[in-house]
Formats: sequence, structure tokens, C-alpha cells
Amino acid sequence: MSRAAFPRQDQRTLADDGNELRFCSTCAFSQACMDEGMDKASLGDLHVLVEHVGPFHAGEYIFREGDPFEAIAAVRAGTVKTSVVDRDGHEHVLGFHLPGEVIGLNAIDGDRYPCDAVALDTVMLCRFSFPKISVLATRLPGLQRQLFRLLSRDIGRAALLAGDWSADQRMAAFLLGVSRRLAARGFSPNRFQLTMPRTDIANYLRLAPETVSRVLRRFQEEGLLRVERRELELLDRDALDALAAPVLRD
Amino acid sequence: MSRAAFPRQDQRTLADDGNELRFCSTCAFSQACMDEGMDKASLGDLHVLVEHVGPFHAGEYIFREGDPFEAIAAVRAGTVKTSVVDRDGHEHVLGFHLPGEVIGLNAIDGDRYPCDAVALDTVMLCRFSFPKISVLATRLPGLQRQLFRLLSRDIGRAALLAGDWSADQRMAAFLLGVSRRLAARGFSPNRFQLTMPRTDIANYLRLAPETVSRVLRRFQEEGLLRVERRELELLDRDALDALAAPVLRD
DNA sequence: CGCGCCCTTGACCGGATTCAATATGCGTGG
DNA sequence: CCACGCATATTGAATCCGGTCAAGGGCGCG
Repeated sequence: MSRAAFPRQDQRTLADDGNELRFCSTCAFSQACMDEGMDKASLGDLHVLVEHVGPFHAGEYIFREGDPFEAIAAVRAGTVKTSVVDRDGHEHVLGFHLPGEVIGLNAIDGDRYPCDAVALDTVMLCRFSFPKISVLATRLPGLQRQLFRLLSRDIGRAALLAGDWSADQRMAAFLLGVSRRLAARGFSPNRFQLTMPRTDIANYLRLAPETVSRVLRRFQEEGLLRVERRELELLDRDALDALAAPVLRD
Repeated sequence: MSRAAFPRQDQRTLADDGNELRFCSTCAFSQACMDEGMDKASLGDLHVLVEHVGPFHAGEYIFREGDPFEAIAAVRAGTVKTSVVDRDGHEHVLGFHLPGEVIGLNAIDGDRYPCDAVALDTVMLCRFSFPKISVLATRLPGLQRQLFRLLSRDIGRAALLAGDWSADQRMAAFLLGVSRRLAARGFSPNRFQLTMPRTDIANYLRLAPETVSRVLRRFQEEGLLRVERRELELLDRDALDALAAPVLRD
């Protein structure tokens, strides 16, 4: 179980190619750090730590539970699923990570990854060596604040799973969540792909796959959305918002 | 909403009375710090920060959501309920805090308490000024470690609410949890009081109050326990353990 | 073409909620 | 002391939501 995480196929480091800096500025991570008021010199320090890795193809593991924790990574393209397997062999999906989002943060208090991360489609990553970034964080309050914020945001997202919400509420909250996160990165908020299979959505929402199917069909009958296989279009945001409100608020 | 938290009625500071030090060493907090290997001098520093406050009577608020975060506190006697009220006015019980346990920790990343804390019976507290304790923590790694450990423990306890456990499993896990926590402070693990009303238990476990009643009655019929009003006796720990196992493990 | 995977759909079942009625304690005031 | 009122608990009956089981459909790929 001590295989190296983030295998380095096709990696290109920033040091090799100045153009990469501009390209990597699409990373949510760097952007957020700038929003936090980090100056350009600090941002330069940060970018030196970056490696671009990938592509990973659907089904490929990015890291596995128990792998030594060496780096966090920002998703540049594609979708990453994180999950754990309990002692009975059942998978529990922890979350989906869209372009611009960071994986590996929940390993921050240990020296091993506490979950699996697997690509759902073709995934490109920006890899940040964690030892280096944490040293840097001691010098840069803005960076540290950003790390803590990302951490607490992940924790807060668990509200979707806690609470005894109905299948409709869970599904509405999930779809709106994906929509908003995509919109925050410049993608269309109303038309997008569900890159994960129904079974993963169901597992994540703690529903049966059949229930996911039925809820989506009913939402479509009621004119809330249009869905065909993994293609999705949100038609009535207000209605979905109303459903999801108690889940997402407070 | 800017009323002062932890009103100081009946408070006696350590500085006023040397005897209080011995008494307060019953606080879980200090004990845990000693377990962490803190030396006596450091423990002395810690005890100087302590104020004994109380009593609070059943129904009295210890702090309210939005109050400025000034202190954490260890419960010396009684039970404290923490909860939030959503925008629809519905209460959500976050947890119950038994003697030896710490309240206020979840305010640690903000400057306001994020929840209400209310006494369920007659409550006595040890109050620790947070600004002072956090300064102290920078000097004492053992103290800092203890703070983080308490934090993560609280987060982990949410496992009881997540997951789609049956009413029986939730109830068994809840009862065993209370039993173990009481036992850890020297109380009888098999005979104790449920100091909270059924509605609060139900709310916490996300069940209907009627379901709580029925499950307890059935547990009694099956010989797992004896319950009369709020008096409880666990009779078949093994059976309860078996029920609670999947909830508490992993 | 045929196999496998993912998704859908229907019928049925069961656990938990909901609604409604009743019981039990406890404090208050007559 | 008892009567009363209120909050808390219990119990029963009806209902509903979501899970399970089983079958069938669409699509990609060898």
C-alpha cells in the first residue's frame, strides 16, 4: 500500500516553461489566494511549487487510502470522486471535486490520505507539494487563511448528508450545489454534465439508485429540469432553490 | 443580542481561594492536559485562568448564538444542551455535554458562539478565558494538542447523525455513548438519569418523539434495559453493543 | 451480434412519521 | 388538601416515503 501518489506521467513543472504560469492561474487555488490579498511576489513563490500532472482517465486512482500524504492538488479539468471503503467492503462516497477545487486537504492532520480519489472522466491536476506549501504558509498569512477556509468549507458541505432531508431536498441541494460550483468557475450554471454514475450520486446522497432515477424523472415531469442520461438542464431554479433551502441554509 | 455570556453570579476565582485548585482538578480539561504530559508548572498556569461559575438552573441559557466568544468552559456538574434554531424557527439539537466535557469549542474559528447552550438541570462550570488560554497554548504544545483533540472528537461524534441508521441503532448508540462518557468520569455506567426530555433526544437523533418512546419500550420488553420516566438502567450491554456497533465503528 | 454496464420502471414491503387520543407528574392557586 | 392546568410521555391507527426485489431497455464495445 505504499505506492506513490500522483504518478508523474506527463508532468511539466513551472520551472521548465514560463507559459505554464499564466495557464495555471486558472487554478482556483491561486485565484483564491489573490482574492485573499496575497501580493505578486508571494504568488510567485506559490507557483514555483506547482506541477501539472495528468491526464488521469476514468476509473484511474489519483491516490488511495493509506498512501503517504505528499501533496494536495487543484482539479484543472474533469471530476474527481473521493470515497472510503468500510470494513464490510461497502463504498461510501465522500464528495465530488469539480474543476477549480482542491483534493487531499482532509489528509492535512495526518501523514496518510484518509480516502481514495479516483477520476470519473479525464482529469488534469495542479499538484502542490504539501511540505513546501506548509512551510510557505508560515510566512504568508493569506495562504494559511486560504487553507483553513478551504478546510472548513469541506466540513460544512457535510450538512447535505446529516439532517433527515427528503430525497427531493437532497437531490435539489446536490444539483444546485454542482451548478453553483461550476458557475463559480465560469461554466454554464443551467446546462452541464453529471459526470458521475447514478450509483455514485445515490451513494453520496445516501439514497438507493432507483430513488435517484425516480426523483429525477419526477423533477422532469414537474418541469424543474430536463435530464437525458448524464446531460442535465435546470429549468426552474426557483423551485429547486425552494426545495434545497432548508438543506443549504443555516 | 450582545448580552454577556457566562454571567458571573456566584463566581469564585482561583486567585481568591487556594482550595479551588484541588476542586477544579476534577475538571476533565485539566486532567486530560495532564494525561498529555503537561508538567505541573504549566498546569499551574492553566489553573490561574479558571473561574468557577454557576449554578445555572434548568432552562437557563449559558450562552446564545451570536454572543461574543470569550471563553470555553468545562462542565463540572449537570448537563448542557447545545442547539441552533433555523430560519423556520425549528430547533436542531447539536449535542449534550456531560460532566467533564467542554462547551464552546465550536466557536474557536469565529468571534461569536455559533449555537445556544442551555442548562438541562442544575449546572456548574469551570470557565476558561479563551484569549488567555490561546496565548498560553502557543507556549504549551501539550495544551494545543489537547484543544485540537477535543475539537476533532466533537466533529467525529457527528457520525451518529450522518449515515442512515435505524431508530434502534441510533438509540443504542446514544445510550451507550452517554453511559461510556459518564463512566469515564466515575459515574455508574449502568444506572443513570436521562437528564433531557424525550423531545430533545428525538430531535438530536432525528427521530420523532413517539419513536423514542416506542424504541425504549421495546428495548425494555426485550430485556435490554429498564426505563421509568428519566431513570435508566442498562441490563444487556452486549445486545446494545451489537446494535450500536455499525454506528460507532469506522 | 451478443455481452455487460448503466439506467429505468413497476410491484411490494417495512420502518418511521403523523395524527389523534390518553395518561402521568408536577407546580400553582383556590 | 384537592382541583386544575400545563408540559411531558405513552399508545394506537393510518399513512407515506424510500428501500428492496425483479424485470426490462438502451447503449457501447469486443
